[in-house]
Amino acid sequence: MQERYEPATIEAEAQKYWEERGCFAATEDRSREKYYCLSMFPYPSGRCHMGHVRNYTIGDVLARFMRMQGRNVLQPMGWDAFGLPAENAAIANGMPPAKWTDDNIATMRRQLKSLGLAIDWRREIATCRPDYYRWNQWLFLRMLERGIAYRKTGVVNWDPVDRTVLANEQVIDGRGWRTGALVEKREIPMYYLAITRYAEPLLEALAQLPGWPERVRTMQANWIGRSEGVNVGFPYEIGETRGVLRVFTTRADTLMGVTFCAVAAEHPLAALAAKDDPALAAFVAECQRGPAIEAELATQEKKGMPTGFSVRHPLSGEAIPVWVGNYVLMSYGEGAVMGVPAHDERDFEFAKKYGLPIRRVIDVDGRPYSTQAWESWYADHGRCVDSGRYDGMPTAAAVAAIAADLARAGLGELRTIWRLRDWGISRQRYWGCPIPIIQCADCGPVPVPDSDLPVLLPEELVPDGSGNPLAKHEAFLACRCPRCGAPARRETDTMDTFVDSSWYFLRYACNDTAASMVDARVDYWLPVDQYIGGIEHAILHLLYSRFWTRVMHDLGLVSFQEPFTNLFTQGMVLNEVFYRKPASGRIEYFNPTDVEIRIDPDDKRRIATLRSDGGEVISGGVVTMSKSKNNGVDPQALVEEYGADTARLFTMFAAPPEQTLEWSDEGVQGAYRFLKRVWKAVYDHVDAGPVAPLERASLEETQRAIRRLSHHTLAKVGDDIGRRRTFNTAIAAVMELMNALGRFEPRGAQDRAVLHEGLEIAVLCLSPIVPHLAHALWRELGHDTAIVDERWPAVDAAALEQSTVEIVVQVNGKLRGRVAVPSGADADAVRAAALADPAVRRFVGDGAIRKVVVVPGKLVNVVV
RNA sequence: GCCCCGGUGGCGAAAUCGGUAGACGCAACGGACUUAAAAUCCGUUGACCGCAAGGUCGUGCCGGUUCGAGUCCGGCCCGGGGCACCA
Repeated sequence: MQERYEPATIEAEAQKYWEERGCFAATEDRSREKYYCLSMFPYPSGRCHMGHVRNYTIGDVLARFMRMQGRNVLQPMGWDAFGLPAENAAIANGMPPAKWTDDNIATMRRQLKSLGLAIDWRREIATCRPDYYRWNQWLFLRMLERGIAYRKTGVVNWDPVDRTVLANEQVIDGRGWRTGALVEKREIPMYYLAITRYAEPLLEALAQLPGWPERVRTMQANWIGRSEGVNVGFPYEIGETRGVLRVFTTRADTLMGVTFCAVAAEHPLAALAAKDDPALAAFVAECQRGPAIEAELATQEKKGMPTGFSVRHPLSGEAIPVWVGNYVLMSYGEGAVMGVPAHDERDFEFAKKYGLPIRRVIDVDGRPYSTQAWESWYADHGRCVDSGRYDGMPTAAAVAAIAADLARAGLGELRTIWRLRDWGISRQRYWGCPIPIIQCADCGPVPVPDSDLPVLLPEELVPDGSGNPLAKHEAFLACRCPRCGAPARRETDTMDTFVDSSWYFLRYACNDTAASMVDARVDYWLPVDQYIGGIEHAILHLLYSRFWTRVMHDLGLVSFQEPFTNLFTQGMVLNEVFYRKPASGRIEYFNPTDVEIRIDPDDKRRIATLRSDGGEVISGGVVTMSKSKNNGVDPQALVEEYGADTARLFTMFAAPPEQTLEWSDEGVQGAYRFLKRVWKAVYDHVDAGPVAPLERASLEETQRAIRRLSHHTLAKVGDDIGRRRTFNTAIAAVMELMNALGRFEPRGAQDRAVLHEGLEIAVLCLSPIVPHLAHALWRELGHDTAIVDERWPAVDAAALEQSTVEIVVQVNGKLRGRVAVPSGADADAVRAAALADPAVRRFVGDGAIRKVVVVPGKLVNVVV
């Protein structure tokens, strides 16, 4: 056996072994229990980053572990290959997005392969290939037939200089990223998918997903946002026009406290009022220019302006002024709200600002109410006061009574509304899946017939930033109307890339079929047994995938409704970000590897300087690794210097996988050192010659102690990987075992036998995490078989047995002593032993013992 | 602003069901080996008091429940993720 640990050699050998034997080729086998282990596929951005390493190592550890449990494991990989960065790269270097994407896929495939992942590469897919995206188009047409896909207008960011639609990411402080022009909002026709039709089942089914993290289910439930409330009508007569202003409220019990109504800038009443009021028209225009992003909308200053119109209170008949408010969302509810300043914080703020009356109508436990300043309990539930016949009613009763009265007057009814909005999938971009529609002057938008699919995306175009190049590409545009045969134009919008990622996990099961979107193999492999990906996908991607799967289920294409049985959300990988901001011009970011940190001896201040010029740079804190912040760490350098096993071990050990991982260069060294120690331990053991069979029945106590620890570690690692998914503690346990084996100096044959067993257990435990090292060491330990085909060993329960256990003794909850008692001793014996302990007696003193709490096998607490 | 998550030594973290706070690792310091360095190995390391035995304090802050709270409850502060066209 080679004395030195040389990762480059053993990793190449192990990977060659797996590759030549097709170890990870997965085939359908009804006689075996399948395990579909899926990591979110990467966007081929150029090179792998540490987030990928973390994601795919977690998946690989589970895939390899489940394989050792005897499961028929499928672990596939593919590319989320359409998207904006490819177009940005094209603008920057004049290369077609297809070429850039293909190059990136080749690079990243090579990088992923160097990590030694147990992937069935025969099943690889890329969403930019026609044999994949044609099925996006095909299913879109099925949705169109059923009205699940439909056309309506939507709002986009418009750069007036480049005459192009911008993504939210391309809007910086309200200006276009390239031109700096003030971005405008524009209404254009788009295609939507009616995910709201599935709001209820998507919400209800969350309860049937026990394998999902609670926090993700909570986030999705909040996102879908079911609200039970009352739709209230405020009738009005404005000039000749008679109508009813409709608002939705979950707090109909506060209806008697309404002192104003507010409508969104896009609301018809706002438009009507603005017609004859230039100041209001200007305000409406200002609101419409304002931010399109909810986060910005919610943090902007709340502003309003009166329309001059009044509506009638549906119960009291009182005149209620109508305002336009920049905080009212047209997309939620009715695009109008009733203002109850006394019991809604936002309305309170608005009323204070504009001098509107505040009328208190809810009493909470008789607490004194003041209109001076808002208190959070003002919004609590209570009983109606100053509300006429509703006085004294608690919330539920008041809501029911008011809803009934409104219904009688024809001005309201109980209603359920959802926060969830339909999914707009049209993108005015080139590098995406073409929407299979033809625009005919006479027939309007006409679906492309199935026989003409796929609508191929031309791959040689180079966008220049001035809009979608498809719109200037005659060969793509020119076509005939499938309905009337007249010359027509092809739709140039492409689909949101979330469409691509909403069903890719199905295609892995049958990526070789050209005849259909999916086939029967899907029902063997799916649903995914374990899905692993970043927490940043907790809502959108996962909800869209759940929706898409349900649509496919309802079309009879798949037999299941939920695609992912178990979900694991890994934390983000963070790193410090360094930058300089020149007096004029764009912020420049510097990679942390180019920055040196030292501590100023005088004021203990951290000083960061750029290695290249010695000048100071500013630290922007610790944030997600990203290209735009230039704070990524290149895993390839790590693999080249230390090997894939060190990279894998470090990312699994440095933090629990669900939490954020803060990058540090130190610690990689530690991981490497540990692997060298494991290698050395096996080397020393093998070097000492052959090993006699273990004689379990006649071992000495020191030998039994080693066996106890070995099997305890085996049990713990199995539990940590298989149930808890805490790979960091599994590794720590193996480290402890290795430390103990290292201290153990074998003197006789049985010492060596016990050590041999311990080393085998350590190598088996590590094999899902550092498979190359384990592959090599397993052979050195005398096996002809490959460790990748080994089963996870059973724990020897007899080895775990212990004659005595240590019991901790507390006095008044403070640790005061320890006593050893026979394992299995009853409570009275433990209590007696604890009270007899000298240290305990000293602390108990002469005081009377009030109580003794005995926790069997653990602890005694004496209360005096 | 809203929704979700987190905060424990110099640092990453552990404590799985309310029961020994700091396992494991990094860094630092001391020592061994070496002509020297690297590598490796051994030891020390939460704070404070004490010669020591030992004691007191300590899990972001304030309060509560409990024999016992890092863990449960209420209120706050700070950090991260998401907010629908980044993926």
